[in-house]
Amino acid sequence: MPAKPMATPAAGTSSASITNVAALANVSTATVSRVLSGKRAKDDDIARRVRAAASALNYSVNYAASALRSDVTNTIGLIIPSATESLSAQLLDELEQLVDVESQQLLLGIGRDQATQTERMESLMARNVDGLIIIAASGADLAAPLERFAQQTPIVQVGGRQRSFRTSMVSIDENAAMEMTVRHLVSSGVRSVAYLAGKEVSFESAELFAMFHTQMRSYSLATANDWNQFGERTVQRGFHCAMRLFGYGREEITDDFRARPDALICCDDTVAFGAMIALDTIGLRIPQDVRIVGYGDSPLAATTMPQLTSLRPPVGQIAAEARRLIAAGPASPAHITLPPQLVVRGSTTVG
Amino acid sequence: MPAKPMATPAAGTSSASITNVAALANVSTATVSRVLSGKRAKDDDIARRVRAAASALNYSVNYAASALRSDVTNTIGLIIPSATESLSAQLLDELEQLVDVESQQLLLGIGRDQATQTERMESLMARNVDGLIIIAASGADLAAPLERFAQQTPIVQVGGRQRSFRTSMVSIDENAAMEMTVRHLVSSGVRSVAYLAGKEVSFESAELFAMFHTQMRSYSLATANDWNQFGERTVQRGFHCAMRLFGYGREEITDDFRARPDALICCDDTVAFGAMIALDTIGLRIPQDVRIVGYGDSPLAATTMPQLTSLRPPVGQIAAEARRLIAAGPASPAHITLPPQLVVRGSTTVG
DNA sequence: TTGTAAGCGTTATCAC
DNA sequence: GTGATAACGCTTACAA
Repeated sequence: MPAKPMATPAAGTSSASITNVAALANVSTATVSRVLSGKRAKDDDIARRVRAAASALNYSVNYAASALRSDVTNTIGLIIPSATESLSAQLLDELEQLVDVESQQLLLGIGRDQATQTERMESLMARNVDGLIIIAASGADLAAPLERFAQQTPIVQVGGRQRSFRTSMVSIDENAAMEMTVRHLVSSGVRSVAYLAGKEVSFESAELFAMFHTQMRSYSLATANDWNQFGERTVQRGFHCAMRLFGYGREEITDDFRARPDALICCDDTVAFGAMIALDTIGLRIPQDVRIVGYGDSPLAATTMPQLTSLRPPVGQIAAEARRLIAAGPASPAHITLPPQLVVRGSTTVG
Repeated sequence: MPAKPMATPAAGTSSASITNVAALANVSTATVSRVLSGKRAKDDDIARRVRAAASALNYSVNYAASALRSDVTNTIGLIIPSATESLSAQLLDELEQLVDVESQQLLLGIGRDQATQTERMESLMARNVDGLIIIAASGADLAAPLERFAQQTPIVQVGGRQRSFRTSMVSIDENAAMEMTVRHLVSSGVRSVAYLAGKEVSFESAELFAMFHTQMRSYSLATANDWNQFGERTVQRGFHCAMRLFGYGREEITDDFRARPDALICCDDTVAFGAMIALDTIGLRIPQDVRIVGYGDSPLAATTMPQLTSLRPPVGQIAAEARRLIAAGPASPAHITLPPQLVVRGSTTVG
């Protein structure tokens, strides 16, 4: 059975090109392109022949050639401050799964500051990514490059404060988070609450702090100025704060009940871990004497004793929305806010 | 001043192509290509003119066209089990910095099992990555695809056991890790040690377990079969193990000194955290009564009290070696082993 | 050293 | 709906 001219460049190696497939299927390269890219509805004999030939030759499109001609790279750019940061890592995992479904791939840029992130944006744009997803570094002002590139490709900003009418934004509804946290505590009998806030980008923290006080008032809960404070997201900080708040031990708590909160809201699981250690040291029981809520639902939250109630960022939804907004194109920017999920565990419920 | 024909497509937008630059600099596109890609040594007037024109037009090469013609994509593929896994995340951060220096970019694939990882390898290879770096998922056997693709592009495997003569491998010298850990403990007066090993891929753990015993013998240290065990890498596990080992409290320790180890080697920082909590609960002091060493140098290790001595994986070196091996091409596979760094903190030293 | 021109593999356009 | 053909923007023989 003599092969047609040009039919086979060692069938099985990956170096087959569209002309080989076309020759083997006895159609033109144009038809092959149309069939394989789904631009041709029918599933007739021709379509089957093309697909058969393609798989026989182990053919896959040359992305470079395709991108050159069609300006579609099937590549999504993702810029994050660091892969070791929890939200970024989770988003990476979720996004990778989603984009793979559409046989797209993630091109990664990592930058901890404004300058580096801007540079990465430029690099990725130079590669003609089909979309850009960005978690801005803490304190970075990316307004200018965002504005500039938004005209060329859809951009989705995840979290952060900087609003732009050209780029989309998907963020966590921190106010809802605070509301559901307080509501949960109230429903389990809490009367007074302390808040160990995060200190970083001040505006965001300040807003949350205000929301905390709003919730305190609306549920008629007690709090005190010197209970609440801004600070780092470390175990150490949680430990010190809890020691300061509860340091006198159990006996004295009963003497002066109102001088101590019966619940602690922490800006981060790590802070909660520290507080748990401190309470354990002091001899106060969780949740009987003090209830604790963390933030982030770190993997370690399920391994403490008791397990830590925590707010889980809606990363799956964030990824899905980001994906959707990019598919929608640069013309229709939207701002979306998603509430986290309160994962209730032993640190706020008895039994 | 009439522009030369073809000179400017709205100078400033990014749609400038090499022909525009050539026209503006009054040279051929070939020369522009040579100058900008560094294939032309001299820094004469021509070179300057070309660079000036390029920057005036805000020109950057079209990667798709470049890749199509030259088969170099300036793209490195990276496959990891999950971005939320510590080693993967750190490697991501380190690699991204390194490849950026050569204006390459990372194309990411994430897969937790053999099937997914194999599929991601195929996707990335289909994109003609210039190299592939892989952290194999626990228990995944990638021998077949590795062997297959190693002929087309340089591949570096990070960690793991599967050896191949076609692919390079960079891994952590766990035996050296065990050796330096024990040596450090000995130098601080420890006489008996318990080892809380990791349980996963059994072969690796078993080898380390053997190395532990070798070190015990060579330093004449005491250990007991029921002190050491395999298990999960969780806080909970560390807590339970330590309670089991030390549960009787301080008084009894002094009664039956040799029945308790005076140091704990943990397969993971999380296990060490759990053990620290347990010891605190029991009333034993770290490091005076028990010394503890973790593994992984997690960010939390520096926030415990006392801070945790831990082994830091040589991620920076791993990234650099991987990068180098990929630059070297597929023809020269090498197997490299790098020792971790022992970060000594308060959990093993007084003061 | 420089310019000319031929591709790289694909998709879009245009006839049919 | 299909096939011929012209781009897409770049790199690299080859010729000058």
